[in-house]
Amino acid sequence: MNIENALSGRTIEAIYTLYGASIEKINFEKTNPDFEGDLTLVVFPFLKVSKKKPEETAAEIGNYLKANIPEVASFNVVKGFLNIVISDAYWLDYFKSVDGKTFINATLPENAPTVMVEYSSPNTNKPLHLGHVRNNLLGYSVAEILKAAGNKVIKTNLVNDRGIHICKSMLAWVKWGNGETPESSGMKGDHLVGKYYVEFDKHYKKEIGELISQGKTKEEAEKQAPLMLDIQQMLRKWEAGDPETRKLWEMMNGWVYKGFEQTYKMLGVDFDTTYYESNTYLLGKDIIDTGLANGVLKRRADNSVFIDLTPDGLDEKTVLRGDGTSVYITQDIGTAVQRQEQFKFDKLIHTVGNEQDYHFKVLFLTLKKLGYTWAEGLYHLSYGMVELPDGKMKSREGTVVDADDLMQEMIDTAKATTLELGKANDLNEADKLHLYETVGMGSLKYFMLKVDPKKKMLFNPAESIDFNGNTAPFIQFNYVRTQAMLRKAKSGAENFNVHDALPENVTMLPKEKALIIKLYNFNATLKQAALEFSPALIANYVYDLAKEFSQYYNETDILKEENKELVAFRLHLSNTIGIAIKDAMGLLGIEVPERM
RNA sequence: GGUUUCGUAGCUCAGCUGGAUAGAGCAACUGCCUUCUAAGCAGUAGGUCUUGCGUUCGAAUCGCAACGAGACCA
Repeated sequence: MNIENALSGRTIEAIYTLYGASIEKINFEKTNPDFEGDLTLVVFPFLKVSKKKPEETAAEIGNYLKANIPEVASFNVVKGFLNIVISDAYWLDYFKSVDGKTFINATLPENAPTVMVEYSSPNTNKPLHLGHVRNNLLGYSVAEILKAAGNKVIKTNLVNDRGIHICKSMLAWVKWGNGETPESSGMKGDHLVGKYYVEFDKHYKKEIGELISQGKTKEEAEKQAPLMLDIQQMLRKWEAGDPETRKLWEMMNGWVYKGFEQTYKMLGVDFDTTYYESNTYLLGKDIIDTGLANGVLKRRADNSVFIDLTPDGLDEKTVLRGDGTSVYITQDIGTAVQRQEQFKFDKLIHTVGNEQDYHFKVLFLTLKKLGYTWAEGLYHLSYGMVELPDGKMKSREGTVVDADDLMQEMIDTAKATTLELGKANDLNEADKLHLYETVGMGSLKYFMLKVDPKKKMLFNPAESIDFNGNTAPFIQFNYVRTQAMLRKAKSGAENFNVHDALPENVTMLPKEKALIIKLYNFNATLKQAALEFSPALIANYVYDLAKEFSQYYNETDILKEENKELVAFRLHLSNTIGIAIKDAMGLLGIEVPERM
């Protein structure tokens, strides 16, 4: 009972009947608000077959549709545009079918595809920053959207817990830490470790400076600095399994994980499985052997192994070093294969910044060439960098917006604003705290998710994130309005219950019809968001819905309406809009409060 | 230098597979709280959609080129 399908089907029929031409596909679009109608057909493309003027052609098709589709109430023609008015009865019927129900189907279809969504992928040498925040929110939301769209989703995290950068923090802590721990310092574990990462860099730069002043080139100095030699030594010991090094590594990583756990909890993200690079970094080598054997991979004179992607417009890519050690892509090949064996995924989505576009292009193509047909299901969810007004963030130089600080700031601002507006005075302390968190974190999440993931975004820390206009608090506020009315109607003279039957015959206001059409679009939007991996579509949708509701709320009496049937209808409508808002915000990982 | 993404109001962004007079929010200015919660609503002002050429009945949208910004590779 999808109206668009009925319309396009009948239009194809109409063109065949009227003009004897067969057309494959026809799209109706939303009618421009300045004109009367719900859906519009642009008839210019059919003039060739109708051999008539646009107005005439549109009128003929319009007449045919009106005669053959009962839901078409009327139509009008403006130039080459055929505007169709769908009957109120159709929209009311639709509303009846969704009234009071959730818009998200929790039960998966039998044959639901398995989709792995990898996101977050932190390094254990420093705390999370603004860039990670975008990654986490995006990955989590895309996972929720895919789930709601009927996929079996496995959220996964690949923790980069080993390597030279981890050794930097470790060495610095040994040298200058004096046994400092999260407990002794009162610092969050990941921040403490990050402090030593920065500390290392400071001393390392000093050493380089000294060597350069002794006449070395910058490159020589970077390689020969004693600290560099020390961490390389440490990495070799780690790889050899030296017990003392491993113990130190485990202890410091343990601090970091505790810190991350808190950050993830505050962000509201979670994972079904977590991989650690320390377990996976040796994977992939056996696959290289097979690739060599069947000729997909080739060996160079220096013994390194590569794949020739020049026919595909890419380069020759080294997949194993001459000394037999892995490069990044070696283990990526290995983990992809391992995950396919483990989960038999249909799709694997890597949420990684667009700086790695080339890497993933190479990786996916390499896997395909190696003969893995499932590699078709690999996808790089590439998102733009978060930039500050004065350029990119650099952790080593300390020009980063820290995730924990940012979240706290948002919550503090939410608190200040709430108090300033004199809201929430009737809440108890615990509820107040929860509200500040809901509003503050909601603002942050919405701010990051409403922009197209592909685009880079600008974040200005000096101008804190707004709470007015196109923001989460605005949307949350409108949800709260629906709930406030329902509470009042329940306890008041209306004695209204959302489970009461919907009145049979009501006359809708134009705004009410518009709102029902918005609700009708929920599913199409969800589908599109899943197809494009774009939470931004959901964000824009829910803002539009909330805005439309806000206008409706202001210009229409709901509880004060005298006609009791209309009151009931409007409360049903408000309730269902509330559900849609809550569902959509849930897809973004944003909570809605009951009062604010 | 090569590859790639992008360029829409002062600022941050929508504008989906080409369609009617390019839309929101912020900032500015005007009104509206004794009324279902004003984190709101209504309104004013703000545009050569970077530029040029092309395809088309029709281009912010597609193609080519130039200019500008970012990322990756060397």
